[in-house]
Amino acid sequence: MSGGARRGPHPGCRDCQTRDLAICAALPFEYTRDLEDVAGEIRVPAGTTLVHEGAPRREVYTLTHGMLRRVRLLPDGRRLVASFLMPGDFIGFSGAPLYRHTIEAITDSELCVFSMQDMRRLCTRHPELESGMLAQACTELDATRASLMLLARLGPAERLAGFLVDMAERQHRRGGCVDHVDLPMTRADIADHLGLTIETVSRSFTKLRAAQAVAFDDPRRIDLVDLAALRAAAGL
Amino acid sequence: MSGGARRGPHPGCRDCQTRDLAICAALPFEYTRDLEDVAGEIRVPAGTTLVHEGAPRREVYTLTHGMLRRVRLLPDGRRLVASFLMPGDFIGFSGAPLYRHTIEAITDSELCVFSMQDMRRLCTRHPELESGMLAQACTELDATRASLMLLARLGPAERLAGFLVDMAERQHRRGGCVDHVDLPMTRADIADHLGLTIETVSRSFTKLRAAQAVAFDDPRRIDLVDLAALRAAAGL
DNA sequence: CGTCCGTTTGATCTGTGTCAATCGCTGTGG
DNA sequence: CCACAGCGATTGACACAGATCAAACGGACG
Repeated sequence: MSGGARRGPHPGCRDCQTRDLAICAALPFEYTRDLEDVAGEIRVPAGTTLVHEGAPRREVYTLTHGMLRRVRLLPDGRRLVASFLMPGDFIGFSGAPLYRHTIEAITDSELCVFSMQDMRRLCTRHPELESGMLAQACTELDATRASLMLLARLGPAERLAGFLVDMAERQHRRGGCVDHVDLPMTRADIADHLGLTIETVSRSFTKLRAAQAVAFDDPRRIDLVDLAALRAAAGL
Repeated sequence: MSGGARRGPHPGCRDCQTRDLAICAALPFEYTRDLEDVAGEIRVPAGTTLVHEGAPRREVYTLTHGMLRRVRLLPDGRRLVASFLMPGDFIGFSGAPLYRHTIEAITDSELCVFSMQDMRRLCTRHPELESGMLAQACTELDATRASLMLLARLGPAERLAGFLVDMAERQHRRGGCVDHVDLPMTRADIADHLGLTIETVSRSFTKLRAAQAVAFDDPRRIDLVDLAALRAAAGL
């Protein structure tokens, strides 16, 4: 599946729920207009592709609604889900001229689009924006480095615990409740994110459940019963 | 081992070999003085620690000579070497108020130091510098994301191949020869970087040697005989 | 009601970790 | 000068965690 993405005019920042989470917040409110002038809107239906690995990188995005996955494939079919993107996340921190990852919608999603050219112009005009982008890039770097420990040195259940805590905290920042997580992605996505197989992910869920650390009926809505235990298991 | 680091006055950017690799290059040459005014120099002997995980983050650094490792430890002793740092690399892309990693010298090393306060001031005065830092942060993010694939989905020999290619390319950019790599770190460091054990790292070296992809007598100086094969093995 | 897809659970197999021994180099002290 | 201790790297034997193969379950949807 690909295509599917529909472009439209930007709806305006006025009642954007996501603004204060995104780099847009770095721009003082009185300059909001400058952003709106160059922004567009994209809607990406669930299961379709926003950008393809290897395609020239001409635009950057801020996710406003929905969830995306950042995917890399090896020739033999092995798959990595480098990250899951949530509202407020910026897509475009890269030095490469081509996209290094395919980005696919897990749920119906909406994004603000900017051409890189426009964004560069905006940054030179408003240094606060560039400095906000640097700060956000640093935060993303922190998060990515944390995943390294997860993948390199933690066991399956520990990886899953770390993943759940991370997702919970990110959803919390977006107004969710700390003690449960919504997982719109499949077990396969989680497996490819944690460097495991679906079977091992599933077994790790049952293990955490047996340890009274989590509880769930719907496999996509997990209650974090013992957050402290999960954090400890993940080495946090 | 810790302490050991000696501070001194900055020697000046005039004949710095590393300048064009580092963020310093983002500052037009005529403003070099502004950098020198606030910079200091630190020498860190091999085996000693530059910064401790958990300590307050007050300074940022640019490595000018030597090699460092960025380390994270779990309570039970498991260790991750998140990255190896080479001349020109910047230390300080993080949003956290505390260091997330301990940084230790593998060989005798020298760095330029800046207080974060001074660096912030410099950035507001010279937006080109901030934009250069953003670019470098993006590059580091690209590299870190590449490690994710390595750790999540590649087998031991593939990880090692990817590591060797990466090190070779970075040394090449610093004036080295593409077809061999210097590895001043131990097998344990490599293992903790690749999420393996020393034994598996060693076996992977012999495997790559048997496959005619590399050759070496000294285990710390590796000839990359078949660079194409190494790149292919790493999924590049 | 039946099919399909995602998830869970079970049985087996394999690759990597673990444990252990050896080799080679370096530096030290007799 | 040589013997020896210590450390890093390599190699071998074995065990076990997680992958693979296979089957069953449950909800969504036609």
